[in-house]
Amino acid sequence: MGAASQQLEQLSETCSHCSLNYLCLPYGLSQDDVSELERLVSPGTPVAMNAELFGQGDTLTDLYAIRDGSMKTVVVDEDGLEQILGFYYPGDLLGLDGFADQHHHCTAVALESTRVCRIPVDRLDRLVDKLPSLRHQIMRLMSQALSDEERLLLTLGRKNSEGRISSLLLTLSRRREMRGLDPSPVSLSMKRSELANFLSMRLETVSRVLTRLQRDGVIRVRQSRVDILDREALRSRSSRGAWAADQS
Amino acid sequence: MGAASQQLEQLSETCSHCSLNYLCLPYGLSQDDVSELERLVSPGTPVAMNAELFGQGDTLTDLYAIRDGSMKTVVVDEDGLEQILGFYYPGDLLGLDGFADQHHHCTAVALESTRVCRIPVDRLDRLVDKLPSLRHQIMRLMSQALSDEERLLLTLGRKNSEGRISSLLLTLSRRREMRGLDPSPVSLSMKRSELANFLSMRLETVSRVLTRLQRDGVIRVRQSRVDILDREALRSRSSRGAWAADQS
DNA sequence: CGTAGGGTTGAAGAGTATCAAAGGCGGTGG
DNA sequence: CCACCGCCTTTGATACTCTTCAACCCTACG
Repeated sequence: MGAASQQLEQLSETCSHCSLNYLCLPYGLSQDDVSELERLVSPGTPVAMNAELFGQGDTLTDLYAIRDGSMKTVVVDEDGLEQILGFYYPGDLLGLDGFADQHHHCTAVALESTRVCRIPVDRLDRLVDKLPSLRHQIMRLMSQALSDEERLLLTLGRKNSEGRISSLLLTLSRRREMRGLDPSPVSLSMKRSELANFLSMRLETVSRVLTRLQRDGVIRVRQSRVDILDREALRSRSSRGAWAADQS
Repeated sequence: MGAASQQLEQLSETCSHCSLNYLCLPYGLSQDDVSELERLVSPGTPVAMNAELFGQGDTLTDLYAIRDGSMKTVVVDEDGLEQILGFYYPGDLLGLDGFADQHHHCTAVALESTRVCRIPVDRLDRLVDKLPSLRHQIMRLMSQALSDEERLLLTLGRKNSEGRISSLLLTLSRRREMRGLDPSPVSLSMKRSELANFLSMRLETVSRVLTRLQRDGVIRVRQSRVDILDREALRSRSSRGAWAADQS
């Protein structure tokens, strides 16, 4: 199964043949519509590690879909506080929060050497006029992003440190499966300090929790690679230690 | 100014004459387009206090715009954890997170006696096909919702209890201004326990912080009514006590 | 081989949660 | 109209998780 699922990450220069299209913009479109879509996509733009794809405040010109690699998005408020909003992997779409006022509300940075497909919004907008199925898919993806953030709010708000780390590992594992990869060796391509920022913890606490989970035989940590040894234990730790579902 | 701004909350049975239309779906539409829109809107459906407008998992049939009153949205995860996602006021649109899979991902409950405008999604969808400006506005509103949640993530993730309460009060005040009301007497129509849940605190902590802010002359609390006495102090407390914008 | 950045581990302290009890406020019924 | 009751809120004392500060370790890389 390992070899077979690796094959799924074979990429193509066209959306029609891209193995990730069912996660991405083309999902739900007819063959003809996908052909129209792929005419305006520039595939394979490279982004170097630590380079910005777009910055908070930049004018919205393109949406981006990740082909391979990984990225993070960060928002900085007026007090200089910095919060990582999410980590993104192949098939994920970036830039959707820019429709509000035609400006990006966060900064996107590559966690490793990454390639993205670039989709100009003005041409996309004209195509959306013609293709209701494309409009539906974009709204589905925005709605999806909303739901994902709601889930994150729940995790950060109601779980303790062990619950947060466990939830994150399970989520990353599940997302690997959705891309057709093996669920188990999760690659933490971000630094401990980035994990901590994302989960609203301190990096020392992240380290301690990972150590504890390893000591108890739930996971195995080897630098950035994390093997999930006992999925069930991880699941139970992701809910235990959570705060009571208190009174109305 | 109090009287004048009160007038702005005069409501009408039609979107064209509704004083909140610049916050709501009609924004950016031509007069003719608004007329088309208002033909499919049922204005003024009443929702009793504590009644559900829609429930998590329900099929998405309508979007809702609040006319007067207030609501909260709640999400419950598989472990029974409950998280309040937001509080909503006149002009706010509810149900946008249901486009992902045609089901609501949260439950909407009235905090007081509330009236909402009901907008059937199937008819809205057909109208969106005809009116690009309406599509733009819906995407703007979804994008806006995304940005709002990102801001909430930042507040919950990086601020201590005093910072969270202060931020919330300032936000509620700002939203009153956007609706043309006086910024100062903020009405906390939700219970302390709901505030606590929303801000990921315990209700005792909420109470202590409010007491402290009142003792220091920043606000005055009288049951559900909160006067903001020193806006600048509130602003500084909303950022002080926040965690460091730590290393990359 | 030596340095630097990231990661781990340890001890002390702050901020909240938790448990417990008392204090208002509104609603109901006598 | 007043008294009682229940729910929400406030206040206090204690416990615990996580942060903070500090030192050390490891791995990558010139």
